Amino acid sequence: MEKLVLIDGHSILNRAFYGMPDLTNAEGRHTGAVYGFLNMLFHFLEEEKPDYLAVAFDVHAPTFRHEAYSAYKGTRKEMPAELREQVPLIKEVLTAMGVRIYEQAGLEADDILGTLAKKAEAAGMEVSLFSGDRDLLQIADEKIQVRVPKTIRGQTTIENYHTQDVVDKYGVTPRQFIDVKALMGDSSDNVPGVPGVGEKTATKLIRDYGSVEGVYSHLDEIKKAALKKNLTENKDLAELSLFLVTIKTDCEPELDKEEARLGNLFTKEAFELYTALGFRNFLSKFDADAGKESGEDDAYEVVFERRSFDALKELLSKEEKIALLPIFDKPLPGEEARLIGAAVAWKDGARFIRILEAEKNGVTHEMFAGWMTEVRQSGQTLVTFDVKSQYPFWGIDRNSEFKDGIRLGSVRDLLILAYLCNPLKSDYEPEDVAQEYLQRGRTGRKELLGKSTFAEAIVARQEEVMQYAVRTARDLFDASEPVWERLGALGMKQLYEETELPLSYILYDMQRIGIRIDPAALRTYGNELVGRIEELDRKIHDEAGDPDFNIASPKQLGEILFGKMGMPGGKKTKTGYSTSADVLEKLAPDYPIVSDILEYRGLTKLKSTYADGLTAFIAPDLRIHTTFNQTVTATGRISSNEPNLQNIPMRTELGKRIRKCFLPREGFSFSDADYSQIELRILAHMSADEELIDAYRHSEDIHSITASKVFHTPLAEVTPLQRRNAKAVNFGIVYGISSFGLSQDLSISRKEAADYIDAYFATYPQVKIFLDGLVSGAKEKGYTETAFGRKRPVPELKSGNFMQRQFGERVAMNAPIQGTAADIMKFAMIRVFERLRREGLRSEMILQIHDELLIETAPGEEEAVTRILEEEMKGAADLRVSLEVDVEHGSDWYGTK
DNA sequence: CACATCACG
DNA sequence: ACGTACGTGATGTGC
Repeated sequence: MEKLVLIDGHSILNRAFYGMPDLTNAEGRHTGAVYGFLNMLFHFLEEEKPDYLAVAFDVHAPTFRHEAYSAYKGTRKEMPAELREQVPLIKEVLTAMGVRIYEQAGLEADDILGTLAKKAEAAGMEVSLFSGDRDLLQIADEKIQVRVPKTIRGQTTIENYHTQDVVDKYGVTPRQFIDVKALMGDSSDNVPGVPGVGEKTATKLIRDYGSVEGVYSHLDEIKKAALKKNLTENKDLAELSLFLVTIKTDCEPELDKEEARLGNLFTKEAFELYTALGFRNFLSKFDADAGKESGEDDAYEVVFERRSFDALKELLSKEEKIALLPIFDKPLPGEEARLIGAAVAWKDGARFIRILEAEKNGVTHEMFAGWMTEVRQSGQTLVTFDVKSQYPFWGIDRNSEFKDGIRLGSVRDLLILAYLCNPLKSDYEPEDVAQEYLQRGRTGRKELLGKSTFAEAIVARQEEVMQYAVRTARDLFDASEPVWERLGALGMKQLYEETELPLSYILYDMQRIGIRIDPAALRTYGNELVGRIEELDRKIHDEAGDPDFNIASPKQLGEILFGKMGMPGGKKTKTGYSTSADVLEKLAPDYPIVSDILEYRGLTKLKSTYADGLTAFIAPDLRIHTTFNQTVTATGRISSNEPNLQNIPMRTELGKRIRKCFLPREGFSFSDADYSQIELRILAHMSADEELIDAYRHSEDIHSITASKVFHTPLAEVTPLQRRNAKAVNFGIVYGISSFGLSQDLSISRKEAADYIDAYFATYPQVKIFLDGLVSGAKEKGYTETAFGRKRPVPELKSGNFMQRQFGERVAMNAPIQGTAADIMKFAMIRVFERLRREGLRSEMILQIHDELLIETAPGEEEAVTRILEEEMKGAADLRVSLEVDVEHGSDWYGTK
């Protein structure tokens, strides 16, 4: 039997919209709903394997039920702009895929679907109808299955209805489903129904009398007087409702079998649209050559031997630009990465170089490193991806080569370049870059490898791996110009060449050196925690009168505290009670158990994340080698992971003791330098507010002087509370001030918070003008900018959602300040690194924590290092206020504070 | 795999 | 009327 799949276009798009994060493509166009729609469509087709496919839309769809609110608001919500703009888009995509779209003025999609379904059934077909709208259930029967997708916590399940399923679930037949709805009404759909009749009553009436008509012909049998009165007085409403909810099945549209026949969806037109929309995940569904440009050439030769490698080097020495993609295996902790091979592409050729250390005539690491040195020193442009991961194979001798500064040659790292051009993306794989800048849909490394490694794949599927590598090197070569141009258009070439590229080497170097850990001290510390944790564990269960519940489960804990023990503090999160620290702290004075829970939380955090967590990262050299990420944050900061060494405890004494386990190598010491209030100083500089600049010129303590000015109190008489409030306002300003946020932070009313903010702006009027300018500038240009030209797009400012826009405004205020601080710290790192080399010191920079640098200082170099840190960090930028740096020394990290 | 929580700047 | 401070990463729970 032939099968037809029908889709309720608006309703499925609506489901997709609310089920997906708000995706945007490179140009900021909203695509989430379209992406989700296609995802569901492919899923449906996979399951159904139909012969025909048609999608129906309403011609006018001015409003939509907002699913999250309709349940209790019962009102129609405007369709959000982000969704509305995707309606024409999905039609365009479906058309490009050759899908038959039905829409007709004066006809609702429901009626089109009903008509097509019934006509198809009459023609002997089987029908599956997908809609998020249960009204369609009325047309379900033996041959027509109505399918309603539901998304619960990201998991999509589909409820399926034939006749019996409707009866089982709703207690009435599909035909009667209309009658029930007519009696009960549907406020979200403007169906009035009969007042006083809800689902229960309506279902019972229809079960008893078969239909609305049946109910009215048996009115005399109805016992309840009120119900009878309602029914009698509202017969017209019931009839109107019945008319409104009845789906027409005898309209004009005919199923055009030729146009609706399911053909190849993955056309060239569709490929181009998918590409423009950034739907990379779907591109693998297209034929391999659907996206290929004419003239693209995947041909390559393989270099196995030294002689052919030498010949290749000779050949390439004449090229101005070459692209290189080394293939290597990720090292185990503390182990060197192993180079397997490298793909190289240039303007009219490509090779795969196989590195075979063990072969007598094989190409070795050393030969490769030698070649890299030649390339770097030749002035040739080297295009590559993720240069930081490649430095182990470059054979750099930093102490001699970088004596006069970091010299890496003309390297274009497309990872860093793509990040600078748009720092908001979560992925910067080479195939993403090929996609965005070349419109080439590629299979990525992850799909190629699955769970295997390059070392395994090169043996099992050598041809495939080499093909991938060469193709990727080709993409990098081809993408380098468009990417470089884009960077130039954004004015960030200098930032790349003078800051990000040299910094990538420093970060590699810091990772390589790592930081020493005392494993025994860490273990002892962990054991001390365990004693107290077990004690608290018993005490808490005792106090709660429940020996079994899991304190670490917010769900169970909430039930105990707010349910069983009846503490005040209603729901706060979408999943239940909030048990976060700020909620518990308010309860602690009244309930001793809460203080214990807070202490327990603190201790288990220290144990699992730090005492145990860090232990797992100790390499064989007894050091921890974190990874510094240069292409993660939206603002230009660096981040650290595996493990994160930028969030080692500092604020509480017990937590801070972890720092006693971080040691300098034997005979060395630590020097720790941090910028004093760099972000506020940047605010003073960028706003050019005379009062704020003046405050910095005359006082060490910016919070006190701000309190003095804001509260009109002589500096000497500023109270600790006044200082604390001023400090909070200072922070708030940097975060993109809001009276609500400040009121939360200080536990004061919004009014009071707003008064503080007003007083602050009255004191520093230029700051207000500056921040307003940041927002309006970002609205106009679509991005914010640091003092050194680093850009951050702020697409939220264009959102139709008030909250999103508000967020965009705060981001527009914060990003230039946080980002400028990040820029300055990067300049400082380069200056400090180069100065250490120039002076031939043995001391090494090993950690960066946003406004702090940790140096492992060689014996006898303490004074030199202090001088270098102070001079190079202060001198990293020339601002309207001075940059101040505090340097401390210690025999462990704890001791430097 | 999403969420809540909490560590840092 | 809405419901927020900015930027990260790691952990344990629970579906």
